[in-house]
Parts: sequence; structure tokens; C-alpha cells
Amino acid sequence: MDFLQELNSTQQIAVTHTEGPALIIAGAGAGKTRVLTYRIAQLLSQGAPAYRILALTFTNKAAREMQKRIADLIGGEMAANLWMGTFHSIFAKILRMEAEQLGYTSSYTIYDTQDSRNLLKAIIKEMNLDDKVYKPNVVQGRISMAKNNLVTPAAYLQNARILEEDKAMKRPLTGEIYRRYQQRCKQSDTMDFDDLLLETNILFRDHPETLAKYQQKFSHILVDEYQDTNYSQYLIIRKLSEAHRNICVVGDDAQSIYSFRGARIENILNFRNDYPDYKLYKLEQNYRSTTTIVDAANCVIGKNQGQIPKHIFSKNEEGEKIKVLHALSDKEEGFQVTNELFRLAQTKQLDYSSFAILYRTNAQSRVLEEALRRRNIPYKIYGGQSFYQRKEVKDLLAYFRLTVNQNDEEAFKRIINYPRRGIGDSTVEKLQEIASAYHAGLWTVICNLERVGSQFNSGTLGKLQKFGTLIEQFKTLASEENAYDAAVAIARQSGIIDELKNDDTPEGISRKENIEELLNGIKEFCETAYKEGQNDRLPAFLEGVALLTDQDNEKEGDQDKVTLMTIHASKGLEFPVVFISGLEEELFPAQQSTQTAAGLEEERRLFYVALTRAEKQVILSYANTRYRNGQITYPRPSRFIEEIAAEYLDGYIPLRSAPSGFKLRNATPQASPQPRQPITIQRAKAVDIPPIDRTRLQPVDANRVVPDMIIYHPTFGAGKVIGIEGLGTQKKAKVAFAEGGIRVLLLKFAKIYTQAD
DNA sequence: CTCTTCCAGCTTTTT
DNA sequence: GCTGGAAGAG
Repeated sequence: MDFLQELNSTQQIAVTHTEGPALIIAGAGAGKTRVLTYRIAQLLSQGAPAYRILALTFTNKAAREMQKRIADLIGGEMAANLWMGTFHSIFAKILRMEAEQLGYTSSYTIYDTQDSRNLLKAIIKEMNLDDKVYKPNVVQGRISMAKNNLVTPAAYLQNARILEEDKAMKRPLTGEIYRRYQQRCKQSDTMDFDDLLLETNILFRDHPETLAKYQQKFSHILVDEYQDTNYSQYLIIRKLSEAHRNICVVGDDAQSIYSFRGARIENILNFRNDYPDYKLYKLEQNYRSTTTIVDAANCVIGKNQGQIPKHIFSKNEEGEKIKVLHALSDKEEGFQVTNELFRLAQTKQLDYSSFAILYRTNAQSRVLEEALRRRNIPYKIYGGQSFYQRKEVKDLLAYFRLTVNQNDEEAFKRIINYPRRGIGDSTVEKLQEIASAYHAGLWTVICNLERVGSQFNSGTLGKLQKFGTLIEQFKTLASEENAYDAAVAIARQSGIIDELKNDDTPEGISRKENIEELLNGIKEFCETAYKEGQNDRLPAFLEGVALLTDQDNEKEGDQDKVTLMTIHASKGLEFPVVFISGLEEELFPAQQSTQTAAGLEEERRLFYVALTRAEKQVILSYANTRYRNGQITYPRPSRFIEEIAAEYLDGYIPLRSAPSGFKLRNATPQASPQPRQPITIQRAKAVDIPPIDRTRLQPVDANRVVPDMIIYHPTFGAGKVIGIEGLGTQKKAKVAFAEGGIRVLLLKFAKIYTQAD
């Protein structure tokens, strides 16, 4: 095959050894995706039918990208027949075909995290438990953990260790909540994200003939990002690969960053035990980054214990050093980052799309966005609230869900009184009571109002009946029309359109746009489905949409823009220039993670991932003050900066060697940050300046600088404004500095800070 | 039953 | 600083 010419020797071997178990350890930027795609292309060219190849990824994006690349290599038709997708989407599909064996129907719907939390809240309330003790997200995490480790409710309630833990945490009834939760999901014909994997395992465990069918079907199995698989996923793969043993997993233990959601780094470490006859391939040459970046990243990851031995190297140019920006505040950090970005774009003639600004938490994006907007630099932002989680989108989707699956309890509760139709909480509560008494769902009650209706007054009864009829109509509609026509009709007849029509606030307009966008998406779905002779009905649309997150929808006009995203979201991507912001203790590494060695190591891997996104240049930044949760904090620079050898850094002066005088990198090394000593500046002799608490400085707007104000300047230090001259952009301040004499500062440029009070 | 106001918790990351 | 839920008034 001529496409093999494009690979180095290790890559070639990894691609052409297609039989038997294989573990590919692929360092960052070592051509992991390339090897995977070429391996699939190789399989296909050897005559393996596309529909017998199973390729699993972690994100829809990765799956789509790979599909596209394979299509380019061997043609789109063949690529389309591959079983390629995320774990969740592939097994959701299989579960749909095998649902009856598990007590679900093939039109089961999917609860997202919010739905499942709402159901848990309802159950906790019904059990008369205190939701301050049984915190819904804690319980949810507990259940999710159980599911990821294949602990069913029955097993949970019999597991002495788990029950002991729950007792110790003062939540002994967690198992009972889990039991009820699972029972309600089944009654509602719904699965949550974890169920998609758990139920697949149950299917394979309890139905050997079904397992055998899929074992035979999939002649070759490939798994991307193997280090991020959890136990549930691991076991599915192990079982499926038993018959043919053609399993190829690709991963990098150094990039394992999802243990918080159950990923087990051991899966990759234990591969050799599961498949003693495995072949190991190590892709160690980084083609992406400069030697400076690769070496710096190696410094960082070298601080971790227990890795698969490997030596990642680059033969690229040395490149620029890693620049460190230090800012007084989070706002100024945004300012400095934006400045530097603009400067690089100009001097190096780079498009804005060459830049990424990464951060640890989504909350950090706001100040960065503001700074970019002020500079008129176009940007796109990933993550945050996804399109499909917006209220208005979820509302309309809930109508679709209930249309497809009337037992979907969360969808039912979401829309029974939206838009307002006079069915309030107490009515829903009563419905719930009746439903429980009959061990049935809410919809069953609606269908049997003539039998139980006496419990409602006639007005309410009418409203409930009307709601039932409405959904029945939608059901007919969905079976007769294509997804788009049905969706538009539902949006209208449900009253959602009318509800939003009269809202002319900016939020209201944006809601309307989102609804429109959703409908447009459905239209597109219908057109594609029609063209390819696929099912274009509403249920088919809903199947796909439940597992979709944003990330996907690359909007038009997004080409030349700076990318803003969390480090997690950046995994697998690359950019010429990468900014990593907020390198501060408690933030990165996250405070919660520093408690355990394992947690800290994961944060370090996260930093490693961030560094290795960059091709040419990395810029780190941190701030002395930062608003978090509405409060000002005074972080110290992250330990991670100093874990990079000084020879690769530019502009960072380690704390211990910082001059004690008037420099901004002022914090003296402290064993523990609390209690915090205010750092003050000595009273000046020449001018009467009170002590300044440098930890409480904040930028001040030029307009607000007035005579007699005590200010602080990055270079000259503390001073007193003794006069103002000029107007507008020419406005200048005459300042008497404690140690630097009298200076006139053009306020347009000068960075001036004042003490917050 | 609906609307408004107030308060608590949140912020690590996602299918 | 924001959001979602609780509580209280109409």
C-alpha cells in the first residue's frame, strides 16, 4: 500500500501487524490518530469488511475526524459502514436492537446528567430524606461510580464494604435510593449515560448467544484513548474481543486525565496480563512540537511516579522559550494575554486560528473573553453550557422525547406545565402518588383518568385530559411525518413558539434563535437521511441527539478565531501557539486534587497535556489576585511553573530569589498560604503615603484617577496623585512616587492600581 | 396556581 | 457572580 510510505518505521510496523492483540503507546504528537486510521485502512485493503470493524473513541469529534480521514484514504462509502463512534453511541445502538432482552423497548430514551439528578432529587424527597445530607450530586456520583464498576443495585445492597462506607458518610440509605432510581428508570424506559455501558455488560453477561453474535461479528476491534476507559468499558472490550483476539488499543498513560469519572489508568498498564501474547509498539517521536516544548513537558511529567517507560523526543527546531506572564489581577492577566497574542499575531504573521487560550476551569473564560472583546480579537469558545443543555432546547427535546416514549418520566415532568397550562406542583404530586400506588408511571395515570379522575377537581381533570390528547396527537404526527415537519408542528402546537414569541429581551431573542437552530438541525438531519435512504423520522433523530454534545457544531465563520477552551477539552488538538492561563496554586493544580498524590499526578498530567498541545510556542500566565465565586483570592504561582527547568523558561523569577524591594513578584515564600500576612510597603519619607497592602491591589480605570489618590504602579511602586492634566485619551496624571520622584503618566497606557477597600 | 424575591451552593474536568 | 430552588404573597 502506498500510503505506508507516509509513516515512520515504528508506525509502519504498528499499522501492518493487524492480527492478534496489540498495545500502542503513543506519546503526545506522535501520530496516534494517523496510526489508527492507517491501520483501519490497511484492514480494509486486506479485505476485511467495514461492518466487521469496531473502532471506539471518546468523543464524537474524534470519531468523525477519523471517519473523514479514512474516507479520504479509501473512499467514503466504505468508511460509512465502519462501526465507528463513541462507546456510548455504539452501545446505545446495540442496546436499541437488543432492548427487549433487557426489559426495555427499542425506543428507550436517554437521561442526561441533569435528568438523572432531577430524578434523584424527586426520590430523595419521596423518601423524606434530608437533601442536605443526601446531596443529590453526591448520591449521583456514588451511583455513577457503582455503575462504572458494574455494581447493580442488588449487588450494592449486598456489598458490606460499600454499605459500611455509606454508613460512615452518614448516608446509609444511598443503596435504597439507587435501587429506586434504577427501578424508576426501567419503568420510564430510560437509561442514563452509565446505564448504556452497564446494560451492555448485563446483556453480554446474561445472554451468551447475543454476546457470541457480536463476538463473531466484530473481527477487529480498535480502541482510542485506552487510558481513559473505565471498568465497564474495559470489560465490554475484553468480552467482545475474546473470539477473534484482534484487539488493538492505543493510548498514553501520561495523558490520562479522566479518573474523576471512573477512568482506570490500570487498564492500559494491565493489558499485558490480559493478553500475554500481545505486541507492544511505542511511538516516541513527537512530530508536533519544538524540542523546547517536548523537553519542558518531559521535565513536568518526569515528576510523576509509575509510568510506562518511554522516551518522547522531537527532532524539530529548538524554538522559542516558554514565556511566563505575571499579572496583578485576573483582569490584567486577560489584558496581558491578549496583548501578547496580538503582538505575536502581528510580528509572526499568524492567523487568529493559530492561537488557543487554555484554562483549568470554565469560570476563567469570562475575563479572557472580555479582554479579547475589548481588543476586537475574534474568538470561539468551547464548552461551558452546551447547546443541548439550554433550557429552551431541552424543553423542546423533552416534547420529542415524550412523543417517542410516553413513559419518560423526566420529560413528562419537565413539560406537563410548560408552557403554563395550569397544572401545578400539587397536581403533579398527586399524579405521582396515584402512579406509585399502582406501581405505574405518570403517563399510565393520564391514560386512565376516567378510573382515577375523581381525585381531581373537574378543571384540573380537563387540563390533564387535554395534555394527554396533545401528546397523543404528537405521537400520530411523528409516525406520519418526517422529523422536521413533526418537530415544527410540535414546537407550534405545544405553545413553545407562542411562549417565546412575545419575549423581546436579548435572552428571549437568543432563545428563539436556539429553537430555530435546533429545528434547522433537524431539517438537515432529514435531508441527509432522505438522501442516504435512511430513516428520517423523529425517533431516529432523537437517538442521535441524546449523545451529542456541542464541540461538534462547528459554526460557519469560525475559521479565523482564537480558540478558548478547558485543557480537558483540548486533548487531541494542536495549535501553533498555546496560552495556558491561571497557573496558580489552588486553581491549577486544583485545590481539591492536591489532597492525594494520585490527584496531584493527574493534575500534572493535565499540565502535560496542555503543554503538548503547542507546536511552536507556549505562554504561561498567572495573576496575584483573582475573583473566585464572587470573592477575591490571593493565589501563589503554581508549583508547575517551577517544575519546568529554568533553561526552557523566559520571564519567570522563582519566588525565593525575588528581590525583597519593589518588584511585583512580591510574595515571599510561605510554608502555608494561611493565615495570610498582608504584604505592606514601607511608609515613604518624601511623600506622605500610607502603607499599601499589595495583596489587595486592583486595576483602576483612567477616568477614576483623581488628585490625592494613592496609587500603585508596576514599575515605580506606590505614589500619590498630585495633579491631572489633559482630557480623554490625552489625560495624564502627575504622580509623586515614594521612591521614584515625580512622574507624569499618560493614563491611556499606564497600568495603575489602587487598593481595594 | 403563579409570580416575585431571597438565599445557598457552586467551580475541576464530560459521555 | 450566577443559577436554581425555596418561601411567601397575591
